[in-house]
Amino acid sequence: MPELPEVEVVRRGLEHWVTGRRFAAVEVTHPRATRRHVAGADDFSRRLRGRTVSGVHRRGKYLWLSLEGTDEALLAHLGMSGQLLVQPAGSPDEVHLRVRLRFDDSDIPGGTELRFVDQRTFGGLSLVSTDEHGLPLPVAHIARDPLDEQFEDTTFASALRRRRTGLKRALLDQSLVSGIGNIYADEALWRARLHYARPTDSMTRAQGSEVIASARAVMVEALARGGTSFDSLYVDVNGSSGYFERDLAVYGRAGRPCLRCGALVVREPFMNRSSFRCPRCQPRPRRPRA
DNA sequence: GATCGGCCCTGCCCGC
DNA sequence: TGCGGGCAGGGCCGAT
Repeated sequence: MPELPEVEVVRRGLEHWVTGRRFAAVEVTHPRATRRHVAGADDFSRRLRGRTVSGVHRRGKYLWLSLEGTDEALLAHLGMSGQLLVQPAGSPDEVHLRVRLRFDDSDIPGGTELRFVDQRTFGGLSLVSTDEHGLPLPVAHIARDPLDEQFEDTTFASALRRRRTGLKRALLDQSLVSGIGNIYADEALWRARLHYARPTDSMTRAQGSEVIASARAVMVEALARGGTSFDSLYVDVNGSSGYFERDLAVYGRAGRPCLRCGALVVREPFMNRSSFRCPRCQPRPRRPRA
């Protein structure tokens, strides 16, 4: 599924391909894709028409296109299986095409259109108001992500210690830090040698800083490997092809040796999903807190 | 207010 | 071969 590094790759691609272009026609082919646009799909299409993209931005896994001369933005979340594709206008529809966005130059020879494709429909698009900083209102309450220049590790470490919950649960809490999903949480915990149920209020500031630095390091490495050429036409996210998969240390590696100590990686149920850890490097705390 | 559990949705994969 | 069930997951909402 698209994680923060993949969303950043999409952002860069979109910046190259859609900035400065004006929407001419928007077709919603599956209503669930615009369910967060409360006024409905027709309103979404009508209000987007004639707007010009002035920039492409990201916070955590949220992506948005700012619109010239307005205090509104086209907000996108890719969910588990969403893709934003820049495709030749008139090329065959994808099986799971949910929204087609045509520009006023899509009809010229070699012209392209933007498509939102989403198999599992966890993602979606909406047209939303922005605050005085240009931040979409639904994103305003979300914390900065570890790749944000203004993210402060020491502030995070202090906030973490004030929480009374388990460490992984805190890492997945978007109001504390955004952009960390199940995979990167497990990888960061492994690097920091910490258990997912470690009570946050028992952690030292150094441990808090280390776990967030680890999360950032994994993401930066993934981004470096995924930073493909943005001159290519397709602004693609494909979870199944996962360029970073072969480099994961614990996620999805149950029963295989820990890359650090050789103990067999275990998989445990956690929050209706799975957690992977090394039982030797990341021992269970005396008083775990899920 | 903070924390936590359940649900949404669809395709793939495995076991019977 | 066909079918049913489990699994994947971020964000939202309601319960505690």
